[in-house]
Amino acid sequence: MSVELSVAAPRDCGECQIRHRAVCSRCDEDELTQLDQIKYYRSFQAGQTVLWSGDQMDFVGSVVTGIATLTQTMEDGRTQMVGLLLPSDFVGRPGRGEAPYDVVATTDLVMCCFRKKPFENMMLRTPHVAQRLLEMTLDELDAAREWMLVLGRKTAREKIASLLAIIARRDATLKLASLDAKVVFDLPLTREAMSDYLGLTLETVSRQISALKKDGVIVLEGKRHVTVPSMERLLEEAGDDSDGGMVS
Amino acid sequence: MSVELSVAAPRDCGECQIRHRAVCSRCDEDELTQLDQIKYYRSFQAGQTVLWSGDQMDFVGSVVTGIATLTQTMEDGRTQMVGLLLPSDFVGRPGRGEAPYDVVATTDLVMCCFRKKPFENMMLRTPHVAQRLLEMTLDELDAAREWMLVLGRKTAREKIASLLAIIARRDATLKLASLDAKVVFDLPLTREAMSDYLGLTLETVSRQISALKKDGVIVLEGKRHVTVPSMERLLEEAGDDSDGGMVS
DNA sequence: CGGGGGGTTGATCTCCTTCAATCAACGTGG
DNA sequence: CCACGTTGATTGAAGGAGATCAACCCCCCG
Repeated sequence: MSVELSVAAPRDCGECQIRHRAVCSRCDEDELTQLDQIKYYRSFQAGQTVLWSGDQMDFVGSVVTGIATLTQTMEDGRTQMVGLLLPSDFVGRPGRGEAPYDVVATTDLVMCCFRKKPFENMMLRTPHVAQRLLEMTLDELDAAREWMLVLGRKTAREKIASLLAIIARRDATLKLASLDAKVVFDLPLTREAMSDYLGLTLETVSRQISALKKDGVIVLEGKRHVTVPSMERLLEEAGDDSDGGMVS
Repeated sequence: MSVELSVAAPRDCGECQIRHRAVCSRCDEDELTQLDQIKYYRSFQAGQTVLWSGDQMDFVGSVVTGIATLTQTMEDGRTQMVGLLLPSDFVGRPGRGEAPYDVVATTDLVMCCFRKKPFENMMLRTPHVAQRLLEMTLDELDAAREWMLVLGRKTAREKIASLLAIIARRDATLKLASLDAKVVFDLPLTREAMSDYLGLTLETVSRQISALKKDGVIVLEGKRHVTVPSMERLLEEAGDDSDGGMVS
């Protein structure tokens, strides 16, 4: 546990995969040079904890590759995922010292980290970083509110369908594929992680996935490989507007 | 329905109640003068809808007095509250045209509105507004994530206790009262609004409030006036760390 | 071969929903 | 001033969706 891998080979921002979506997306050449001086890469193994709730945070940063989760835990062990971090997503809050949530790598993970203090100074000097961060935070807030509807009001079946729809949608946009045709992707989460995401038990997750499979809403090969024959059907099952009630 | 009250008497920013907490809290004299030129006040009656989901939003603004809610509704009528807006809280998203949620006044409400386009321009020119808005948005995101734990993992009794704790805490800080002594406040929400907040039915809310009352966790006078003899006890019931696991 | 992690399935239980009756407070018009 | 309707709230009885407890499977890996 907690064995950090060797640092990944630093890359040039110019050829960075997440360059156009991350906090740095608005930066000009000069600003990138400044960021370059305070940045470093870190890698984590699948299952490794990036940050414990309550830990001192000496850095902030972006997910470059892989997936991480934010989770909250109650004293008796109940846990709720409160964030799902995909490539280009930002970790950490400028201006706060302690991590409020556990950050865990669910797959192998590479992060582009910035030392916190210099990053905060830069935010004050150049508006481009702060502007982009505001935009990203507002997007996250929207996602969190969508998620609240799922947690508070949807049935187990609808919750699963909603999660599948979110993953399918993301995957499709990433691949620039159409949502009209059938969508194929791999689940990046275990049944247990899904249950933490949706406020269910892993048994219920398993049962509902089986049910959706039996009803032909999804096709499964193995445990993780999913095909969605009709995205429209899936969205119906999720209880969403068929014409896409999602926010931008 | 939808009858707007006469506009409240405009006030000077200098004597504004929410001046030190709202989006404008970082602004200097000059910036306040600029804001003054694009601002206007609007009043709403309790129960009135400020904004319908999907509506064009031509303004953003701050709650000055009163309480408003953000709610999402599914086609079949299930609703989930996703935001509780108290004085100084901000409504609207710069850069977006359509309202993503219903905004409803639950009490009589006064808002300090800014015309959207000029406000967006101002955000680009002066960093103080954008900085404060980022801070506020990050706080809201934290609150949303706390809320997600409540919705996803807490029992009905814990949910009620959590909501009461949140309101008690806010009230205490507003009045600068200590949390050690007993806390007294009025519930700003109906049973139904509480159920929408917590992802429960109003019957369950009613039952659990009765139960907490019977067990001496709270004392009720009438339906709305609440006394909390021991804040520590209430937090235990909420499933929270007794030493206050809340984020700043 | 043994062991463990991830997953599925079954039986039972329970907490919350659902449906429904009742109540108190309030306003309104006859 | 009282009957009536309305709105918010409480309480009861019944049913169900999902949790809990438990057995078992599959597959990979040491």
